[in-house]
Amino acid sequence: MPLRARNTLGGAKEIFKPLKNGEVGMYVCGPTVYRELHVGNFRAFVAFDVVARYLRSRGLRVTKVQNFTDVDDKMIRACREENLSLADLADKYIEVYFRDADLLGVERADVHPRATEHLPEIIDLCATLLERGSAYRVNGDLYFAVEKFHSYGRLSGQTPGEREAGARVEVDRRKANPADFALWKGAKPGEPAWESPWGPGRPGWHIECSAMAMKYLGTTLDIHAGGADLIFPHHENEIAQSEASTGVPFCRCWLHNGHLNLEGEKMSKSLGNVLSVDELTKRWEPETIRYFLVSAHYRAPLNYSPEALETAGKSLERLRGALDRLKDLKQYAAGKEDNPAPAEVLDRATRSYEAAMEDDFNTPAALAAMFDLVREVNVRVDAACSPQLVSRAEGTLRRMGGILGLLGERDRGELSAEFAALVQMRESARRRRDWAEADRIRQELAGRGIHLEDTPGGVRWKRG
RNA sequence: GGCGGCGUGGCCGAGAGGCGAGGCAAGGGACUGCAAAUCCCCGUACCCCGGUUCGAAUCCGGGCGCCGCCUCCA
Repeated sequence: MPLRARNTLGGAKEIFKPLKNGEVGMYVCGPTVYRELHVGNFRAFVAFDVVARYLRSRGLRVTKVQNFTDVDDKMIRACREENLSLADLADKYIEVYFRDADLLGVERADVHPRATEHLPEIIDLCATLLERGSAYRVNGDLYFAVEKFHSYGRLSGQTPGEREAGARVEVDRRKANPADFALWKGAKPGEPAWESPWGPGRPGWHIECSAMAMKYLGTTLDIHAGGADLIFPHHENEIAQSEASTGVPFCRCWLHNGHLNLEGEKMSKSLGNVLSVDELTKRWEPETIRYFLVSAHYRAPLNYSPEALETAGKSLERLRGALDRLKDLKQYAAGKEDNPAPAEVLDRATRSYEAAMEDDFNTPAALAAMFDLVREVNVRVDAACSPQLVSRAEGTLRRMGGILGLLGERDRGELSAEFAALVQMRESARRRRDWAEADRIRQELAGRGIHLEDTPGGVRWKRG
């Protein structure tokens, strides 16, 4: 079955086929590292982490690049406020980024390039644009001439002429056209600067992504992803710069995620309505947060609320419960006969999971497939099936969870000898019908984080 | 003003012309010493108004409401 993805460029769901057979070059717009990120930022990183994991699970070799923007106005301002050098500030918040990314199970990209480490590439790109007449100089600044790029606006539907009507920004008089944007900004006193053929300065915002993406992934990317707020002007400008310099399509498939809202409004640093991963993990498990993030389709808006996180935690527990049960079942399954029905259930669940993911990475539908499997597992939990089948079920559930970055951590582990002995004591108490003693032991274990469930198939336990 | 998106049962959230995804909650039942878990049953939902169609939540037209982008932004 073909994988289909909604391409922002054109707006249609298209069959996804990488340029080179079996290999995918993927670029994700990373954060500006001038402060701690918020969960809204991480929605994007989690969403595209799922995309990369899924692509890999289909056997594609994915090269994922995610940058760190480590020089811009906000960085410079934050340096002054924190009294840190640009590099130290970046180091500090890159570390914070990785701390949170690790908590949420966002895998490392293959390359995490930094803008300040790619000045030669950026300057080269600027020079090419200048040579080709796509850019012009104004004193120490370099601007991209939008009217020279005929398909400008194809991604966002924003064309330079249309924008003027409602322009709220004061037009920089030095630009030839109000829609032109800076490729290079001449140094101002006290600002970090690098040497260039046009004098000291620093790169404009958009140019770094073009330069780094093309350096690591070639002139045509398979996937370029980021938040919906980046469509215009950032990604529009990236296309213009890159294609004006190479003459070939910059990217075949553009993926954009919807925003995380707080009380109906986009969570954003400038609005100040942000929640950090750090704050959230004081109240919820990281995996619960991740579950919440993948419980809606990546392109749809998603509203944060404590209730939503609460629900996510319970739903995740249901998934985990089934997995634990399967593990217990392995002990009882030895020597049992195979039953064809459950095998079919596994195949059916796998098929609907795949179908969901192939349809534009539909994670909520994929979760539904997992819950369908979970119900079947729970129904059959004490029925006859072979150990092989039980293992297969466990593997299937784990694989499904793994692609979403779920069901990984919090392995229940083994019951310590001490606890196992207590469980045995309670079992004999129950056989004596000494309920008081049985309940006492159960309470004691609960106090120490071990919860028991009496079932027809025997005692089960879980941590919690 | 321009561009884009959204409006589904108590809540969340898929679907996109024809047997009412899935999760959470509520109710009923089974199981059970208790607890927990689990299972079964239980909902005639698609913002409004027109239209197309044998049939529309899904397509078309017109409204209303909300959000995003057009300025830094995942």
